[in-house]
Amino acid sequence: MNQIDKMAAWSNEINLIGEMRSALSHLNKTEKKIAQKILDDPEAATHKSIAVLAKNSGVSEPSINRFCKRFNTAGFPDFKLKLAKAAVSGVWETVHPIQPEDNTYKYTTKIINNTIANLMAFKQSVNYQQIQLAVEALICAKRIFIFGLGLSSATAKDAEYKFYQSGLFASYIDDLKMQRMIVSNYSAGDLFFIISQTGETKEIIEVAELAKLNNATVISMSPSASRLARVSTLKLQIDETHKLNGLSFSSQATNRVMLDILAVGISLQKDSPARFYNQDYFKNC
Amino acid sequence: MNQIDKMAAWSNEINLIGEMRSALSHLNKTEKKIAQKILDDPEAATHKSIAVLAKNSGVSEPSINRFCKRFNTAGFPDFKLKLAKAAVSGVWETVHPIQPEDNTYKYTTKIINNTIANLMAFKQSVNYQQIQLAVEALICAKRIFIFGLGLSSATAKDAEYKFYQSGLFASYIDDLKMQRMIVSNYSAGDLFFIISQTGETKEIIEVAELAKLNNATVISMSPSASRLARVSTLKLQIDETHKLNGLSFSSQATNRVMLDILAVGISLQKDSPARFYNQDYFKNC
DNA sequence: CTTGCTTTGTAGTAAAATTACAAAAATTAT
DNA sequence: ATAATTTTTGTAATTTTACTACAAAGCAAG
Repeated sequence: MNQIDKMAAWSNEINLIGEMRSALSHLNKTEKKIAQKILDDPEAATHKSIAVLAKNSGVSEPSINRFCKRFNTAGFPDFKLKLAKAAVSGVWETVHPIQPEDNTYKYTTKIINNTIANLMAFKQSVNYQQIQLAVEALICAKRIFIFGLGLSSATAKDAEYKFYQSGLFASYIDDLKMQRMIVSNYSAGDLFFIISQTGETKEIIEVAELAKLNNATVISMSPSASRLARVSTLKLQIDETHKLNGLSFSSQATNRVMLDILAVGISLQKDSPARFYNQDYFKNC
Repeated sequence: MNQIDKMAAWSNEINLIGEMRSALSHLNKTEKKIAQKILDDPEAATHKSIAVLAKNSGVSEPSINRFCKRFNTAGFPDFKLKLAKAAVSGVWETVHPIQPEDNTYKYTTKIINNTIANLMAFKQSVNYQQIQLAVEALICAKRIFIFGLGLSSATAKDAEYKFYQSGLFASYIDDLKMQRMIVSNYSAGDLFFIISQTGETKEIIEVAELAKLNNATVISMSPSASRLARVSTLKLQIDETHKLNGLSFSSQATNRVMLDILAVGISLQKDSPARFYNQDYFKNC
């Protein structure tokens, strides 16, 4: 088993382009010529015949065919198919961060692709049980307070509006002093919905801990590995798998999707008496 | 073929399955047999040869070929390619609206897929020139006011924060009276950045028209065909191509991506003197 | 420099897709 | 109802495309 075969061993259906990129340094002269040509414009490569691609990259047709098989595909047509799949997700674009010399087209495409890539990753990692529990908790809560600071303040405002639309009253508070005050004056049935991009902001973690001390239900919308998530009753994970440099925060878009999900969940279940999962959280119902 | 043209060539590639589904009722006997077989398992169809698929669906090979061409593809191989892309994107799921009996998994998946579908459509419809112009206008503006009502109020707040991060001062105003007042007190160099989901809210259109009367620069973030877009100086189109029923608004996520794009554009170009497109808009620079 | 191994290309073969055309079915007019 | 016309579908031939067997070239070790 040679190096390339080893590479191909951790083959992944939707990221053939990424695989080719990382294998690039281990390839020999001929293979490199082929890989380079394909990577130059993967989308274009999917429309070429084996003859054309061979001519373009200055190698013979069987070399192309062998190249395809090294990447764990049945042959050239199968390779093109997988290439097309990888190209449509646009994941490879995210490999390269935004450059100062990028034109409007380039950085725009990178940002959109990055967001799509993150949403696709989000789709894979969603914890449906936590969503279900969160929806039930929100419906059961007597009062809902939404906390967010900085960038998450706008998300909190958004949450307030969406919850309201699906029939729940909630108040968003983006002032830290006010947040502390409200948490201190906890009364049974209160629910704290805390949003944080990083989940590591000291102040917001303190607020969450204070709420937990009072035995309040704390729902967090933050990265799964964050300290905030760890201290929360229910965790709605928003991980930014593909990070772009600069000012683009794909998790913002993911946040909105999560809010949509909750809003739909609430309105679907608000008037239905069915409760599915662990009932213990909701003694206050 | 330049980069932008290449983008345009993506059209329809990601929703071939949805197209087939909706065309189903208009197809004749033979075509229906083919469509049905493919829709039964689109992923499997991408691995079949024209001969196999013909046999499976009980029609002749040329019928398959003709079928492919009816769906605006070059032929069978091209059709399979586009089918693979559609299958991997999962976009076709969005054809079915959310049902009251949907469980957490189902409605969650639908919402995420719908958002991805909209972002993909967005990618195809982006007007790079308008973005470029908007970035330049924002950089040049003396004062920036961001207007939004209702759901867009949170987006406006978000915009304020992001513009601030990339080095511009802006104020978001979500109170209609205040908006009217500010527009009335227009002074040279003012820029109004107006956000609306529908682009049809009477009040916000009036504000935009008032601003235009004063010869102010009005940038709108709204559906391309909306009245608000029509009265604006620059139009940042946010169209919700795939609409889901219920409380899910994918355009919210798209809105955030657009704000990210602007933020990145601003920070890339703020300190560079280069100005590319039509200069006429920015006499006030 | 020769032997043995790996890599690459040539030429031929097999398969797949497309085209041209003819047969069949459906539609329309008489 | 039936002949004429149009549309749809299939057969057979052609063209294109991909693959395989094998030979030549390149390379490394003795």
